[in-house]
Formats: sequence, C-alpha cells, structure tokens
Amino acid sequence: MARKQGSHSEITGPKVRESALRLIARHGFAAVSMRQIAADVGVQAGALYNYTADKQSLLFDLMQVHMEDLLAALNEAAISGTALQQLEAFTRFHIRYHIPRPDQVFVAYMELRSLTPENFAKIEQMRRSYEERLETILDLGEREGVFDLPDRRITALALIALLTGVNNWYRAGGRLPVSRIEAIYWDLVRKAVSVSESHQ
Amino acid sequence: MARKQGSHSEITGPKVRESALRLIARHGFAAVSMRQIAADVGVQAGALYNYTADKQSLLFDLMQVHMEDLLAALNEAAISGTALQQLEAFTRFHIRYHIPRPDQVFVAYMELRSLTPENFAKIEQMRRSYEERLETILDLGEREGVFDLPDRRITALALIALLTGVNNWYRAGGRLPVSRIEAIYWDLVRKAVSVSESHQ
DNA sequence: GTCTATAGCGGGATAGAC
DNA sequence: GTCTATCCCGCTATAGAC
Repeated sequence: MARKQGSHSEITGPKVRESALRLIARHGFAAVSMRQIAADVGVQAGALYNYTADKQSLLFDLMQVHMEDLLAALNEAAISGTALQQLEAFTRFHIRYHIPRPDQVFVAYMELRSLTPENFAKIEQMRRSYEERLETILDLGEREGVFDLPDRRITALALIALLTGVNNWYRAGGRLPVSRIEAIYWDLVRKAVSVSESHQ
Repeated sequence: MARKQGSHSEITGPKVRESALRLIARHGFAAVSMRQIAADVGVQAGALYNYTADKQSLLFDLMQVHMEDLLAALNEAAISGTALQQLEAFTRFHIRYHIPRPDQVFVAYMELRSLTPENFAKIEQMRRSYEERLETILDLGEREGVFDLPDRRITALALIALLTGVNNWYRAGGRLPVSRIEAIYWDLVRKAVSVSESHQ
C-alpha cells in the first residue's frame, strides 16, 4: 500500500514539473488549476507550494529551463566550418533538439502571453539570442557569397518558423526516422538560402 | 451623455466579436472572462448571452468565421496557370491575407486546444483543406518537373509554417510595404521548392 | 436588449496539525 | 513534506425587472 503521507521531495519536485508541463501544453496555463496539477502528481494542492512560490513562478521556471537548455545544447553543438556547414549543423540541431520535446517547445512559444512583463522580457532575450546565432551564420554566408538572401533578419525568422513547424505534425513513433526528417528540412533550407543560378 | 440602457443589437453584436477576438488573442481564451469582454464592449456580463449561447460557442464562431473567410478568399483568388505561377499566387495570397489579421490567425492557431472535440474536428477539417490546396500545387509542379521536393506533404506543412511566421514579427506600420514582404517570402519559397542545378 | 442580483462552483493561496 | 480545512475571490450562466 502506498503511504498517504510522508517526505518525498526528491521524487515530488520533478513530478510537479513534469505534470505541470504536460497539462499546460495540453490545456493551456490559464486553463490548468493547481488542483489538477496536484492530482496528477498525487498530492494535495497545498503541497505544491513547497516547490513553487506561486503558479506564475512554476510557468516561468519551465520556460526558463527550456530556453537555457536549448542555448546550452546549441553551444555544445560547437557549430563551425563554412557558412553552408554551419547552416546544416544549425538546421539539424534544431530539428533534432525540438522533435523529442514537443511540450517544452509548445509551452515556451504559446504561453509567452501568460508571463508577467518582467518574466516575458527574460525569455524574450533568450529567444532573441537563439535567433541571432542563426543570423550570424546567414551573415557569414552572404559575405562568403554562397547565400543570397532577400532580407537577413526576416530570413532568419522565416527559417526558424519553418523548422519549428516540424512540431506541428511530428508524433513520436512516426513513419520517418529523425535523420530523414533532418535531411528533408535541410534540403528545403539549403535551397531557400542558395544563390539561384538563373534569376527568373 | 451615453445611455445606460436600451436596445443596440446592430451595434453590440459585432462589438462583442471584436472585443472577444482582441482580448482572447492577447490573453488567451481561458484567461479572459465574460466580464472582461462585457466591460470592453460596454455592457454587463449577462447581456453577452443575447449574442452567444455560451463562451465556447463564442470562440468556435470566431474560429469558424475566420477559416471560412480564408477559404472563400483563397477561392476568389482564382489561382491558375503553371505550377510556378500558382505557387507564387498562393504565397502572395497567404502573406497578404494573414498580415492584416494577426488576431484571427493567432486565435485560430493557438486556441485549437480550447475547443470541444466536435468543434475541433470542424476547424481541423477546414485547415486541412487549406493545406491540401497547397499540396495540389506542389504535386502539379513535381509532375511538370519544375519542383524538386524531398516530401510533398511535409514540404506543404513546412511552407505554411514558414509563411505564417510572418505574423510573429510583422507589426502594423512596419518599415516594409506588404508587397515587399510578399516578394521576400516568394523568393524563399521559390528557391526552396526549386530543382537545384547542382546537387551538393 | 440590457440591467441588477445571485446561484453554484472552482480558482489561488495560506494556516496549522502531524 | 504533506495533509485537511478554509479564506476570499472571480468565474459562467441564469432569473426576473424594466
């Protein structure tokens, strides 16, 4: 029989975050109550406040950790080489990182409006720094003469939107292996930024 | 002095929809109360129920009308010609239609999870029919031999994600005229689907 | 068609026992 | 660290007066 009371901080802490992430991704931050999260974790609502100051802090923490992990993983990817090589590495990294984390990605994007202005500014700054990493690669490619872009900033945002769109349709256990999906998106990205031999 | 009571159905009806759309786009469906909408319209909460059966119906109506208008406008665009011409027309139509309607687009995309299963199915069907219009164009281009696509369905979804991304950054009165934005996105789309002369 | 008033419920967060 | 119990508030939706 499971104990009804007792100390479980090592277990409960992560479970709160997991339950909150899944429920918020599915129903939205405002639509999910602390009571629902608690029920999913298997505790009473009051117990959640041992792990978060309030509901807003819980959301912000989920988003902040996601963005920090994303930026850290991007750095660890150690993208280098020619602009074309760097763009391929960025593209494959983005797909590979986003596919296994649909809930994190969804929440980090959809719940920006649920953040307080202070928290929003912090998340937005991290998002901006991710975009700028791509812009830097595009800039390099233009200077190398291998990319031909109508507008560098807009192209960066367009490519990120294109790539993140993978989470609109990919479902775990789908027909395609991730490596194949990487290749499909890289084909689209590579051609989109390329210098076209014949201008129409 | 404004009247405090009286009959205003011709005015109030549209105002309810406008207020609801703007507030839901800004804060999310679950986060917006009927009282807030009523206050924005300038009536008491109870009066809203002369215009909607309940809150869910109000959301569904906003999303349904948006999708119906989108599909009707796409039909009126009377896209024809070669695959390349059709793809350009589709691209420009998508940008031109989405840019002036950020709230509709945002709500129709972000609040899918706030719909009942029945209502979700109806909206999803309309979305699918929009995607299929693009898929048909891509199919034609492949048969013409002018498009070279890694995966037709994924390319369609990727292109729609790319194009809809314009609403992530465009703000009314921005530096670029809409015609220029259309051209930027068309340049990216055209190259992304093109047959590349030299495979790397 | 809009108002005021309210029913009935569920929300976030806290207090104090164990 | 978790429980039970509760405060206080706001929510959707309805009833009945005007």
